[in-house]
Amino acid sequence: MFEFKVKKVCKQSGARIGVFKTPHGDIETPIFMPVGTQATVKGLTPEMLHSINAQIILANTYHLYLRPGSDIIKQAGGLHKFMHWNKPILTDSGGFQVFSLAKLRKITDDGVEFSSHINGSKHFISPETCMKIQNDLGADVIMAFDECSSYGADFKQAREAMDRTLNWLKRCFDAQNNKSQILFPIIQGNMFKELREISLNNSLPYAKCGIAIGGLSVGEPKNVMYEMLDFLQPKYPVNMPRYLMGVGSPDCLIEGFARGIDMMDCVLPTRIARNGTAFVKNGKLVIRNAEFKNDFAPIEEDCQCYACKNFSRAYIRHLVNAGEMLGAELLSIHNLNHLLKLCDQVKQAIWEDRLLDFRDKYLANYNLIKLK
RNA sequence: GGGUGGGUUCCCGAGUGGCCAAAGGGAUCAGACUGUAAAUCUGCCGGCUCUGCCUUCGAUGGUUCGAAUCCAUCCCCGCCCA
Repeated sequence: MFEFKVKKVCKQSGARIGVFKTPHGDIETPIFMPVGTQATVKGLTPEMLHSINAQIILANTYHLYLRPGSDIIKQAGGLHKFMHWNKPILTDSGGFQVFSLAKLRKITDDGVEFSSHINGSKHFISPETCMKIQNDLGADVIMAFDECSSYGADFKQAREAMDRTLNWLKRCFDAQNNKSQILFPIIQGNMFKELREISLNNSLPYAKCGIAIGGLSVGEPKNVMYEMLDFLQPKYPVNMPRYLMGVGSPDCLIEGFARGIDMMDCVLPTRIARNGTAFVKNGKLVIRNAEFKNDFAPIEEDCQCYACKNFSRAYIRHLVNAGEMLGAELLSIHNLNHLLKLCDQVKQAIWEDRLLDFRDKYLANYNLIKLK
C-alpha cells in the first residue's frame, strides 16, 4: 500500500523528486507538510488547504489522545473522516511532547508517565499504547514513539535517549500490524554523529517505507544541523522518503531538501501568522508593524494566494492589530502557500539540476528586507 | 445657591508626607517564535549630556528639611438638595 519512487535526482545536490504512494493518495516530494496538531491546521478549513495544494498534513497523538480521546476519533471513523480531510495524514507520536513538556513527565524504559498539561491528570504512554492510539487515529503515516534529548545534552544522555528510542522502535514495530499505516522510525543521537549513525543503522530494519530525522532544530545553530544532514545524506536508503521533523523556515526548507530530505513539517508558518508575520521571498514582514498602516499593496505582489489576491497589507495589519481572527487566517493561508510554492520552485530546480544555484540566489536575497 | 465626591504620566486606575517618574491594566511601539501547553511570550512605555540630573500628579500660593499626598484660594467634572 506504500511505495516511494524516486523520479529524479538533482545532479547538483543529490536532492530528489519522488512520489510517495499512500492509501489516501500520492504525495509528490519534496514537500512541506502543514501542522494540524489538534486535527486542524489552525485557521484553515480543509478546502483552503486544498486550494493551496497541501498534500499531507500532520496531527498529534499526544494532543488527540488527551482531547477529544482517540476512542472518539476511532468512533468517528478515523481522523480523515473526523476532520474532513481526505488526503494523507501523518500523526506524530507524542515523543516531542515528552520533550517539550519535560516538567510534566517521568521516563522509564517501559514508557512515559506524564501529567496532562490540560488538567494535570496522570497518564502512561508506552510504545505499544502509542501504536494503539495511532491505529485508532488512522493516519497514513505514523511515527515511532521516541525520546528527543535536548540541545546541550552530553554524550551519555544523548546515548541513553537514542538507545531507548531504538528499543522503543522495535516495540512499536512489533505492536504495529495495520497494513494501511506505515511506521516511520525516528533517528536520534543529538549532535553526535557517531550516535546518529548508530541510530540510523539500527533503525533501518524497521524502516519499510520511510525514515525520519528527529531531535534537530532544537536550539542548535543552523550550521550544526546542516552538518548533521550532510553527514547522514549518503547513509539513507534511496528507496524511501526521508522526513526531517519540525523544520520549516524557508531557508531551512531549501537547505534540507538540498541535503536529500523529502518531507518536512513545521508550526512556524501558522504560528508566526497568528502572531502577525508573513513570509515573503526575501525574509519576513512583521505585518503588524506601523510601517504597513497605509500600505495598500498585497503582502507579496506576485503571490496568487487568496490573501494576496484580495487584501492589502494595511487591511491585514488592521485585522491583526484589532485581534480579528481573519487576520491570522489570511496570514496562515499566505505563509503556507508561500512554503508550498517554495517546494514547487525547489522541485523545478531539481528537475533542471540547478538546486544549489537556486539556493544560493535565494539565500543571497533572504533577510534583506529594506522597505523603508 | 447649598451639600457632597472627584480631577494622577496616551487611556482606565492605584497611591493620601520621604522607599514615587509614581502599582496594576489597556493602548501604542518593537522583538521573539522551527515534530504547537503559543491568536502566545518578551521588552519599551515623561525628558536628558542616563549608575545621575531635569520636568510631571487641575491651577496658583503656602506649610515642611521634604508634597501627587497637608492647608488656602481659584478653575473644571459627577451626584444630591433647592
